[in-house]
Amino acid sequence: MQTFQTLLAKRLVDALAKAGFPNVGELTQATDSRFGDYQTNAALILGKQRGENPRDVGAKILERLDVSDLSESPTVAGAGFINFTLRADAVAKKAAELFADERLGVARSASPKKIVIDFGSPNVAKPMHVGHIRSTALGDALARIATFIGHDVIRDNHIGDWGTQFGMVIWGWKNLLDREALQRDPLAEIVRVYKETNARSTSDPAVREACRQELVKLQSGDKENTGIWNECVALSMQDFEHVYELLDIHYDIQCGESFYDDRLAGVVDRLLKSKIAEVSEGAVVVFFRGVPELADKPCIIRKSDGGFNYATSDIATVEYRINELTRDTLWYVVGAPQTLHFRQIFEIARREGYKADFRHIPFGNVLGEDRKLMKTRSGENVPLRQLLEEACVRARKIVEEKNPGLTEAEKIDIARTIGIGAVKYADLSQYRMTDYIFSWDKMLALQGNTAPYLQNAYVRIRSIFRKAGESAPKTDKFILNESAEITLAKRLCQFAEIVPQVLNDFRPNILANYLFELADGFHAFYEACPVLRSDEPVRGSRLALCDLTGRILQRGLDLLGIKVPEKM
RNA sequence: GUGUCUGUAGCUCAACUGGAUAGAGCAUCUGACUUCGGAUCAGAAGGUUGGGGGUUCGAAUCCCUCCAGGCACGCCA
Repeated sequence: MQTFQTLLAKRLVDALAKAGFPNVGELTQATDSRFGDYQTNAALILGKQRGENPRDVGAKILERLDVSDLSESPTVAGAGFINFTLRADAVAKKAAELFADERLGVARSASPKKIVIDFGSPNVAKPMHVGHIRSTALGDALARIATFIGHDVIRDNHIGDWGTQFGMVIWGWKNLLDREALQRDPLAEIVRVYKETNARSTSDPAVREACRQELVKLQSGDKENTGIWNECVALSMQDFEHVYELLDIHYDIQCGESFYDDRLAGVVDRLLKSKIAEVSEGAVVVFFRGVPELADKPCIIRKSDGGFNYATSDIATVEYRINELTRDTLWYVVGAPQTLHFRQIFEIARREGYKADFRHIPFGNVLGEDRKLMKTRSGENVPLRQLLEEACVRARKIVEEKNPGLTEAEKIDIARTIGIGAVKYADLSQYRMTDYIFSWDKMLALQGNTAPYLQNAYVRIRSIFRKAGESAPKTDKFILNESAEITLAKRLCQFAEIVPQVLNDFRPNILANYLFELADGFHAFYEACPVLRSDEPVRGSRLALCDLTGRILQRGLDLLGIKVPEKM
């Protein structure tokens, strides 16, 4: 199925060819409803190229442009835009097509990619905290959207399970561990031990040296230390899994840093042999002398003490993903502070001859109401698990207030759908680069651009069908007379145009914004157009509009990783 | 110092690869209810897009410069 945008764009290309013009400009959704539904700037560009009046050029294009089955007569407006207003019957026809389409009009990609998405990436021996919500929710949403569009996606959790912090964890485990506390809350005890060891090692050089020794033993395969490490990883993973379960986010593979450990020496040898890397001050380093922004920012791939660092392991990761996972597209959903690191890694990969499409997808911070990095009162990171549980508790209170008649099981389920949805939506509905201020009241509000508002629009639709005693409409014949009906139907047709746009620059907020406008359009329709009280065939048409709206809300939210309740 | 990101209504945020008179939501003010869930709708008011230059038919968007803030910049990850 083709969208109005692609249909009109094709007609425009034809008209340009017939008029002897080159194919220039673009056809987009109108920037303002005053200008109709779609617009093209082709005449503006041609006018400039040819030194003619753009409005005259526009008139020439219109002579060759046949869109009479889709649009009212297009007009030349303003400086030379050509504007299109869809015909109501064309919209009705398209709505019927959408109605019959499980994909709701969204086309599969003509050139499917083989993508690996690296997102989430918590560290072992540290609890997941609010900072992880962005990478995790964003990466999951991108994975869902890319999959729906038809790409082949592998979700990879690149867990921080190897590195210098394990010297401290192991020393702490041997010297400070409280076994009872470990039984009660394993991760909390590991974290306590890690923190205390960290504090001691900064003040006591002997402890620092002992930690270093433990790390060396671990890395050379010492049995006891490997055992402790295994246990720490397993306990941390259990905690992560609990959070992923709450979030309904799941991975295809979880290849952490340790997975690449035995490849690191080979990476360094190879880069030295190919002269991409060189020895400098005892370390193995890659310089980027030809790249101005990186010229004074070398990348160390082996420390002077012989140890490897995260750059080494990320290079090994690139190699694995391309060669063994046979990926041609690598997405890294990792915070903005690591921008330089990824530029270096991607540059090295290019020098090694890897042709894949590398994308670092950076994002900003979550701030507290005080506009500083979100922390607890005592200055600690806010554990993600605790935050998600609080979201459910707060959502539960709202449900209790609004709809006390629900059963206990329903309340639990709905509170979770709303609470988790609110947290994810607050994140995804904003441009990823801007820091955002975390506010329970705003994200759980029932009005405004929030998950509960969208979920409520869906609930109202379901309520109509419950009242009608029908689970689905009986007709797919759309009769669009009222302006609220036409506006809503046009909005429904735009879903298929919006979804692929998200991946242009990895902006789920575009989809979130669309869904908000859709819900808004539905409410306006709901106000102006009685459904169950109207006579056939209008009643059936309006039920079909409700159904289609509900399905798009549900699917759109699903692409963001958010569920919808039947009641709330 | 170098690089990079951010700066838009009182507040929280949009504006896809440059498009027309910069849009929403909160909050404020005016209206509409024996409502298919008012958990709503209709409307008003609110702006020198941090400042200043430049590029062009056209700039929040691109270039230069300055201001404010964040982050990163060989041996943590």
